Amino acid sequence: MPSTAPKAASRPDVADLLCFAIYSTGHAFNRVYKPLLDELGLTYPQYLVMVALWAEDDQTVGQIGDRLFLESSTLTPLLKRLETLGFLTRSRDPEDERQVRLRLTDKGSSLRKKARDVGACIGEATGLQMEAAVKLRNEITKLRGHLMKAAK
Amino acid sequence: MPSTAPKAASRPDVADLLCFAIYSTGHAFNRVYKPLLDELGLTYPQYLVMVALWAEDDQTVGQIGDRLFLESSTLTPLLKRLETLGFLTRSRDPEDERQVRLRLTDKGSSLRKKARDVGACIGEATGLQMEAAVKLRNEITKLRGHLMKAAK
DNA sequence: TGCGATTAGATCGCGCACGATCTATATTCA
DNA sequence: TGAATATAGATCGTGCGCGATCTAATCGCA
Repeated sequence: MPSTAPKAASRPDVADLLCFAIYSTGHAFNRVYKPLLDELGLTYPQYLVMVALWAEDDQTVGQIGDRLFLESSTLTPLLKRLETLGFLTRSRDPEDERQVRLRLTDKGSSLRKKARDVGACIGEATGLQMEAAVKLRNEITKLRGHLMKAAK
Repeated sequence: MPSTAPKAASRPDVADLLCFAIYSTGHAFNRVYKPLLDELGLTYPQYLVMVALWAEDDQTVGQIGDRLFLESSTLTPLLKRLETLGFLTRSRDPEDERQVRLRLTDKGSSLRKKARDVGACIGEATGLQMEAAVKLRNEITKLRGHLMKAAK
């Protein structure tokens, strides 16, 4: 059975698809974030990496990848850009030379303060109360779980 | 106020963010779609354009852009690829030479039959009943409306 | 101990996605 | 009518995002 229902007997359009709602809302989030993150000199994926490191410093590339569901082929160049920007350092773990450890620089840590209002601005832009936002987030996260199980 | 709530007094992580739920679920959808669309020779954005044209043939680049919320800088190369693949034709409208009209070829039209089960497979992968999927889609679409208003 | 298998990142090619800018056509209205 | 303006796409540069592949380090186990 289809994931969404067309309004009438006509052919389904993109607007009927749940996947398109997700897809286009992701872009919409990006457009709201852009001017805010431009102030910080970050792109949205870079911002996510910084949030992950602000939550817990000194993680490996693999750990960040697990949290953000991204491959090393995506992360490596992104992390090099963050390193060039001076927000973090990348260095091989002496205990296991295969791993690369990511550590915030002072500049990277202090950026957190400047990023304070970003979350607030985004929260406002959603037009949702905190409770509704949490509820929606949980439903979408559950959906993601199903999809990831389906994709093996 | 923040759009999401951290579980405790610790620093918020990416998993707490509504935007990240959307972002990562979009990727998860893509991973489920990939093997199905590979059969058709389409990428996911290309598939969306085809869905839009199956719903209504002979649209302009601008109309497709309005429906998918994409810029011409994204669509022009994508549409050229669909043209090269033989699924549609691009031609200037004689009534208004600024516009480019997109028309399905026979190959493009008949692809619709082959794409029939894709929707069903995706529906299953969501783990949602039709009703729940529609409800969630509507909530996310509403969220997109708020975000787009905020991004002016 | 040493060799095959596994793991962690890095590299490469391709296709989005967008902002900035350019060209060509169409519209407006002085 | 003709010059200023507006509109529709196209082009270009940058940064994801991923599959496929590569390299180097570690592990497993005979």
